[in-house]
Amino acid sequence: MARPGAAAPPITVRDVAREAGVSSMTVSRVINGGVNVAPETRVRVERALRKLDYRRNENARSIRPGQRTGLIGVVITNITNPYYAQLLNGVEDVLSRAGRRVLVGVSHGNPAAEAALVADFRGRQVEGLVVVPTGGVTTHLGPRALNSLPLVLASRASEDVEADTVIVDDRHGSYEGVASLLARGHERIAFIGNAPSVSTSQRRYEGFRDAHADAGVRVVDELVCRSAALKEQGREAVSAMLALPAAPDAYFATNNRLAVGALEALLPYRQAHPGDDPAPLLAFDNFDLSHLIDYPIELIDHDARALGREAGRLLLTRLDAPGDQGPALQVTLPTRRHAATAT
Amino acid sequence: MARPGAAAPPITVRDVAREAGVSSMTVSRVINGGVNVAPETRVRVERALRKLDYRRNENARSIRPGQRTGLIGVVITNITNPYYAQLLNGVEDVLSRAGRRVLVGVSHGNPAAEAALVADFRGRQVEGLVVVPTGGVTTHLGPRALNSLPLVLASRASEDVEADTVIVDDRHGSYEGVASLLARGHERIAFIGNAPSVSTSQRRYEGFRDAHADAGVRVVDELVCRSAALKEQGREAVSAMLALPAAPDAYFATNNRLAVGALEALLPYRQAHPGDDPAPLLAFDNFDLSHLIDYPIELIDHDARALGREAGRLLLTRLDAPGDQGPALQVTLPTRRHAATAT
DNA sequence: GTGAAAGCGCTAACAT
DNA sequence: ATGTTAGCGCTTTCAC
Repeated sequence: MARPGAAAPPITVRDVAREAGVSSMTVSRVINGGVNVAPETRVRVERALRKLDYRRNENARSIRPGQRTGLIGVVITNITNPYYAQLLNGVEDVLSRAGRRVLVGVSHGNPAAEAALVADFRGRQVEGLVVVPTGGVTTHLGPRALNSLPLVLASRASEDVEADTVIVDDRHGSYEGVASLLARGHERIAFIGNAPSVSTSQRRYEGFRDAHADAGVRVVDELVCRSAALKEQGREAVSAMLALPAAPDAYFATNNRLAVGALEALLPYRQAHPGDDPAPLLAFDNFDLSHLIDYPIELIDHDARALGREAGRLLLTRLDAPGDQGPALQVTLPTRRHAATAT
Repeated sequence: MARPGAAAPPITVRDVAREAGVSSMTVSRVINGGVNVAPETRVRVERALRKLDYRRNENARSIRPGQRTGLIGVVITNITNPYYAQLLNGVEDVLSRAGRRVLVGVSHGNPAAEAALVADFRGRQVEGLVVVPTGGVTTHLGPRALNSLPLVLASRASEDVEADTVIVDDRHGSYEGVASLLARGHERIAFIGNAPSVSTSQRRYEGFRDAHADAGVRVVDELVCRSAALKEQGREAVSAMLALPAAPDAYFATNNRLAVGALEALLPYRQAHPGDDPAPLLAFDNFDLSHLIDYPIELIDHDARALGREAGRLLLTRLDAPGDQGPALQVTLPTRRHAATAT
């Protein structure tokens, strides 16, 4: 009897072979479907497998060229944001149904961390990658580095990376939302957004700008903030605008974090000025409980889980057609505009 | 020139050795820190490594006994719930700092799926597991199945699994919260909870019950719902109670999903009855934006990320002391009671 | 239907 | 300081 503490050495095919009185090759055959094995032998082997509680070493199996690992590396910027959690959920769902397993890495928006994760994943022989690109240096995603390892970019695009990409229709979504505000007479619409280097934020700004142009309304420069990354910065920006001689008559927050930050400034202001008509908040991305908040919120909603699922599907398509190097696909998912009301 | 589409065969130590004019062993030595390698040789090898863009095959390296894979399997029930997303974030954070990588699996609360994930992870030679147990059959987490593979249970305990466990102080947290309601004169407190088989829910019920007993107040049976798993079921339960001849004078929702469900019933009711004093909602777990909702909410808050971090730390401790089979540790994290107000 | 041999990429142990 | 050998667990190839 082994001491309870000591890990018993793992059971190998050879152990099973000995137990069943066959060669390891026959055991391997049984494990892999049992073609060309006599029914009776097969039963003996299966019994031995169960008796010894054999578990195949997947890593050993996969060192042989041409053997798949079933591993997919997924790099996201931040699990904590429900948006990316949903995205990951969608990717995981599609891939696990296809018998793949997900290695997750969190880049925290840092290009170097992203590169390190990709390198690590490659060393672990992933079959493919899904990456939410940070937007910095991208050599680690270039063809030379990847050596035709399938790659899908999710949620954000990258100019200098040629890979299948799934994004939402940022420009059109924000165009429609802002156009609707303008059509209802709003003329001082605040823009609370991320830095232009974030591709989604840039496209959302373009929609904002173009809607103004088409409506013949000038964008009010002092109401444009393009440097808010954190919720708190969104709150500060809105607070500052509320203190202006002429406050905005509507707000456009380009993501869920910034929308929450904006609300943290707008709700107390509204309490303090109960008479005024509140300036509506247009928000890109949905956020939990938006329907329970007592403020006029309009959403440019989209489905992060669907985006993740689509990314997973694109990757699986590449995996199923190895060698075939079709052009990079670009999938744009629609947004849906609606008021924040209970489901 | 290879066709652009065809994946070039991966570079191996032998390729590098040939390029540098040394043996593969010398290459291996350089890769692993370069002890006992002449500086000049080392430079030659390093140049070859870079030139060929060599990447070590981690799987091949780790099939050798005693070599670590650096892989940790994490099984959670639902990434979509921000609570578990935070938990995963904590685990990932601690483990990645320790040079480990995380394989995620989602059990969807299904014991069979959990078992399958654990089996798969073991086959991939994970060094340890962090599991949020579903609460069903647990043989796959027993000592025989695990063969002293380190395991940490997170968020939920399991009677029949002896493993390090991190949970929050459910009983005490709900006791304090409910006791406070009772002390303020509430005597018809509704309980909206999950099935008793969910260990956290059971302990939260015990706190509720004991607080009543100690205050000399009878639990009102018709206000106790112990079968709500989904948000919608929480909403239905509260709706039904609001229709009673004597509605509750306070509500206790035992998790974030159920609290949101409860609010979906409570907020419209309050709109319809503006005169009444709203019955406060006591909620276990925090939830996003609770501070922005216009309803009296009291939280029994705890830090899912800290819980995940603690789980990761416990696992690393076991990994650092192989062979040492100390008794299973049980870490209980405190809760914090506060009103839902902006940070 | 079964087995023996060889080798995947890497490194520990043992030369030299 | 460097190379040779051997073998990790598995499966492909080829022989019987």
